[in-house]
Amino acid sequence: MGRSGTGITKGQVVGVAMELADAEGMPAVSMRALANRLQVTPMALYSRIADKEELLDEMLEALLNEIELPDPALHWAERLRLLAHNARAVGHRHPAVFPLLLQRPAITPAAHRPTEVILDALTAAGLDDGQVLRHEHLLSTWLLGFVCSEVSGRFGIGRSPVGHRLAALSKADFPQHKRLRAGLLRRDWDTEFAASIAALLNEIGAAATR
Amino acid sequence: MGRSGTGITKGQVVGVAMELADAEGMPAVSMRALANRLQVTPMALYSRIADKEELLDEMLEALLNEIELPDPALHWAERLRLLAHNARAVGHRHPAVFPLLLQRPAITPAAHRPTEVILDALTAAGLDDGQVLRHEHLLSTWLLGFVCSEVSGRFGIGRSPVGHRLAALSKADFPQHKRLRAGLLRRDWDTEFAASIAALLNEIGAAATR
DNA sequence: ACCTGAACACCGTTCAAGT
DNA sequence: ACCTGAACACCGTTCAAGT
Repeated sequence: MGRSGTGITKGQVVGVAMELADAEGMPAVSMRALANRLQVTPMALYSRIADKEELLDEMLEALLNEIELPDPALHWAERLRLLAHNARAVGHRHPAVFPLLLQRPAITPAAHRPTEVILDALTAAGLDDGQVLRHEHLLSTWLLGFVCSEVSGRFGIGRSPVGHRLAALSKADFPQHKRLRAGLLRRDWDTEFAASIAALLNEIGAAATR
Repeated sequence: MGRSGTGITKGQVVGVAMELADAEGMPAVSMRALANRLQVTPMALYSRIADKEELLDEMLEALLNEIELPDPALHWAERLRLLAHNARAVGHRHPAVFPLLLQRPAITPAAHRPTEVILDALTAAGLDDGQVLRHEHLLSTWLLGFVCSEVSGRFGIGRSPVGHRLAALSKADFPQHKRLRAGLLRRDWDTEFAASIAALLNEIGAAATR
């Protein structure tokens, strides 16, 4: 089942795919490039992996397994805060791979493990079942959206810096952008991330006593 | 500038690209397929559009311009609710194109118009400048994450229905998934979307009086 | 000025042939 | 059983040639 002498394992294929994605981005992750790195014919990969779809699923799985889960003995709010920070750290480590989380359904146990942590913490917070489900959803969606935005350019400068972009907006149509210019120019995503978690934890606390 | 007799316009290229994306998904949107639909050589496109990157940017622009903005005379909470619903509607209309919003920076005025609405509504809600910026960010990130999740499969059944997936989880490691099984099986995204907006509007209201 | 055809350097994947 | 080479049906893009 894999490591027969000269043979290449599925794990190696996925490992090289992750390295390649980290180093050169998702477009560089081709079956042919992978084979090249592994000193093998492209077709040799197809004995370990059915097709490119399965490769992407395996990369997602590897990513999910890298998310460190918080100690269950901690306070529920602290567990949520830690989980969010750990997921974000994995996103920063694998910026090209992380967005796959929002692009394809993850159906393995690895995908459900962080969700279980959130469900458990929200239950401990005192929410009823309906609220637990809704807030799990709110929290994980925000988390994925935030990290994807960070790593894939939405918050980035793109082809023009923020200052330049703001200057291109007319004062008549964008008064708020003009008014908040200073704030828009000096954003700090670490602080913003922490503040958003705090806001969401507040809302959870409020919902628990409603 | 474009429509010289037999000539094809940039707008037509982008329009066909949107149709193709809606009908067959993003992978079907190739320069060659586009040229085919327009009864033209692939290279003829390069006089209207610099390269594929610009094509994707133009598709994003078209998508953003389809988001209907709410009447500024409405109450701030109602404006935010409407904007969120309108953006989601556009996502449902163009499920393959919408995720581009989380994959590339949008730097044109069209991209800033919904943001301006949010900034204005949050200011009207009584938040101070720092809170306006943070909550704009929280709200738009959640919104993009939610709609992307819906249209690109994260909430979907993927290759196995939810019930089947839940059955694969061990009771020992996933007690909350087991406990909340009934709730997980009958989720309704319309309701969930509305409930999450309500929760976020609550948090905004609370922050305003803090 | 605009469009074309041929070409280059890539893709994922199939299939028959070799060891 | 495993790997290979050749091939098929695609990509985005360049460039010289035609009108």
